[in-house]
Amino acid sequence: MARSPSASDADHSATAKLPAEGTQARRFGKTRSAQSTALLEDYVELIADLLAGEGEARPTDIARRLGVSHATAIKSISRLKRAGLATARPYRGVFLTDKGRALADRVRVRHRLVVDVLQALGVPSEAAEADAEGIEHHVSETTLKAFAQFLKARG
Amino acid sequence: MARSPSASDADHSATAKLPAEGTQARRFGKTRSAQSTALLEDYVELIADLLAGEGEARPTDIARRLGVSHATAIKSISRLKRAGLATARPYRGVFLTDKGRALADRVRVRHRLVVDVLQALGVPSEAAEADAEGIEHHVSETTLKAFAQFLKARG
DNA sequence: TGCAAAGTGTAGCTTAGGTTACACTTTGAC
DNA sequence: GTCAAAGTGTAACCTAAGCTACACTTTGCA
Repeated sequence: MARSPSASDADHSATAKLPAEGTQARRFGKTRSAQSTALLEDYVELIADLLAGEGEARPTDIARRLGVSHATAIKSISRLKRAGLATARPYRGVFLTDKGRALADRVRVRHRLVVDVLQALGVPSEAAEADAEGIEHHVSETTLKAFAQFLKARG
Repeated sequence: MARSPSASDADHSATAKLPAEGTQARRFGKTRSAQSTALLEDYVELIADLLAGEGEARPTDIARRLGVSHATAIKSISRLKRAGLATARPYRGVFLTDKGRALADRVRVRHRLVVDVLQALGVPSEAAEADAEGIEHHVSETTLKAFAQFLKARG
């Protein structure tokens, strides 16, 4: 190291406490990889919804619901296939594998829990639904358990 | 439309309620664009921390804290510059613009609020810190207000 | 039965965010 | 004053996620 630290190495009191570098790096890394799973989770959840509600899940419907072009949806669906979450044959709709269904279930439960907690905290239901969409992908198992506990205790 | 709907259009009762397509599309779209701001927010927050704590914010330190290579950090810093959030001259460290500082302040307040709420809900502080890192970028103003209210009411 | 319209798939492009490899500055220390 | 090591910057590459444009299937209906 050629450059000396130009300021004290301690005293972070002005800011919200700087954890050890390793810890923080691990944290941010986890946040970023969560983002890569988030989209797949959204697709899987939506496909499960469409299959349950409409009996089939077609790329165009998926695209419309997600607000993306059908080409984007199709590309994501092939990533889903690569990840072993879905199956799809040309012009024949999209289906979930066992793994995909399991993920969809977990995602749905988690979504519900997040929305319920937000509402319990006084967030209007519309905002709760909207924010949950983004928040849910970043809620750890530990936090999920605390949420369930909180709701139970609160009755 | 050439293909008839193969199942009822109503009755989504088995799943967690499907909102109108437009609404859901808008929601997902918002979630995705939030992700594009998330990284910039992380950088700005970290740079503010480093400036306050160390007196300077250097690409290598930023990279280490975020767990990415220095090259990645440098590229992100130039995006920060493009967004008018930071300034940086070669070999001279990174600084925040007024806009960057304002964002950093908002982000820090929001982070604190999210962590506090999670802890209030019974989430262990380590998990609260970790999850907040991902969650905070998806919390709307409305939800933020509800959080503040909740904490106040709870004392 | 055939054909137009809807849906589907592919190709080619963009940006963000990440990497490794390599070259160039800075600076503390001898 | 020099020089090696640390830090910095750039280039070339990758994948994900988005887009538009265009070609190809399917299918309901005239």
